[in-house]
Amino acid sequence: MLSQAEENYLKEIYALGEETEELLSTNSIAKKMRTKASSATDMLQKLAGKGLVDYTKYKGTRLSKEGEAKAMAIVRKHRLWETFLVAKLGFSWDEVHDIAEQLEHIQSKTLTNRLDAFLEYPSHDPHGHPIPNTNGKIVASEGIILADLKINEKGVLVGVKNATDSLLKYLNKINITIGDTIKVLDIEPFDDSVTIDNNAQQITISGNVAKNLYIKYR
Amino acid sequence: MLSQAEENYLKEIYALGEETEELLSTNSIAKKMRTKASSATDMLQKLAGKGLVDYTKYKGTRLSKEGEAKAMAIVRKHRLWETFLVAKLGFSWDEVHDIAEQLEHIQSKTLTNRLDAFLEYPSHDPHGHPIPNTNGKIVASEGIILADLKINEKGVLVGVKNATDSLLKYLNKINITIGDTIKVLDIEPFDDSVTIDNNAQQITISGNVAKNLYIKYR
DNA sequence: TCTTTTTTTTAGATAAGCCTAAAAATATTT
DNA sequence: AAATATTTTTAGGCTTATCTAAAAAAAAGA
Ligand SMILES: [Mn+2]
Ligand SMILES: [Mn+2]
Ligand SMILES: [Mn+2]
Ligand SMILES: [Mn+2]
Repeated sequence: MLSQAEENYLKEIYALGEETEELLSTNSIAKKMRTKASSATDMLQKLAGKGLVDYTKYKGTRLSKEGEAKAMAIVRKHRLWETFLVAKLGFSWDEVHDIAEQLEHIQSKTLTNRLDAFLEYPSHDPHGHPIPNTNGKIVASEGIILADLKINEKGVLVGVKNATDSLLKYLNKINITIGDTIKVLDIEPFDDSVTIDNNAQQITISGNVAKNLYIKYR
Repeated sequence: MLSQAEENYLKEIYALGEETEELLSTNSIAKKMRTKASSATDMLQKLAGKGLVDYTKYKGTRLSKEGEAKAMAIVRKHRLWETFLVAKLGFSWDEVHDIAEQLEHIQSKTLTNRLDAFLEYPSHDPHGHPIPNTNGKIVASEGIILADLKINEKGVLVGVKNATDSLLKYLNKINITIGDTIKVLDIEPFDDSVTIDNNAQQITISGNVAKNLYIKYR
């Protein structure tokens, strides 16, 4: 059985691995874990000893097959619990991450699967992130980003890329939520900012924000 | 913030304290925690340092006011989660303890209170144990024990005293569940065994079992 | 290429929570 | 009351996960 620390590392290594094909640097993992590089080295060597990561001294790290399976199981639990908190307990999407960070470590496959059933097998969590199935496979897609839409194209907001507190709070403030139908009115070439129409409200968002919004055409 | 180990100690010290007025021996605490007396001593000294127990070397231990408050908060979470698992996820009462043992450590007062609301403020967990309120107070009672009924008296089973795996499995086997109306048909003075009628079924249970069943007259 | 800087690893500490073995205190017998 | 047994505490070790400081390797710059 893995410790919470080991599980947290695996999950964040998985997240980093989603962003690049390259081997992950020890520094990038340490930064993600908000710890020191020496601590990360220790943990990577331990995980390598357990066959959960492929780690080569001074070269870099990636998840092994087995490590990825473990990571997906944790991601699955994290996203199911987030869904539970929002769908059943009335939390808002910017309040659930820290609690799910704890709940994702509860050990009981039966519990996870019954929770999944209780939630009626959701495909995405409240941030629009796909929920892996029992086998650790992600079947749903995350869609394309808003920044890729052209003027006059529209689609439905299905998720956010980096569900950081600040982004979620900002979206709350400007009244953008998952499910909203967003139409691109204008794109400013100078700074890639995007003016959109949402619920008959005209809003200009930065290119950075536009890159964080997943859209599904329709 | 308390560690899981500290929380587990507080909870079990509380449980032991329910059974006696006396100071608790280090040995009894060690046994309950399935650990060595030396480990218990370590922890008791730490908890004493934090003001959560009153501990006197070689004399014994009891919870302080503050320690009891912490313990009640954990008991509250444990019982609410057990209720959730049975009422919402379809677990049976003999399957939930180990999972609640983990869930009771989730840190979020908001979560606990919303779970309470979601479950519609249950007064008892699936084993018939009363659930403390937000202030750590137990309002509901546990009733009297079946062993105290006289011949021909009857009442409703509202809880079990020691919800051990073996007792719960045994009750499942002989078809006794919370809510059942039980009538005492005979009491054998030789060994205190009790013959009861439950759902038109006649069963003889040992005095030991009878002492573990909470009954509410009616 | 040879320095210099940056990254990564190693060495050595620390705190939590557990252990075993030994010592000290308390309780029980004779 | 003395001897013996039991309980409890202390001493010292181990593992996990973290840290700082120093050493080693790799990357960048002159
Ligand atoms: Mn976590
Ligand atoms: Mn999420
Ligand atoms: Mn526990
Ligand atoms: Mn219970």
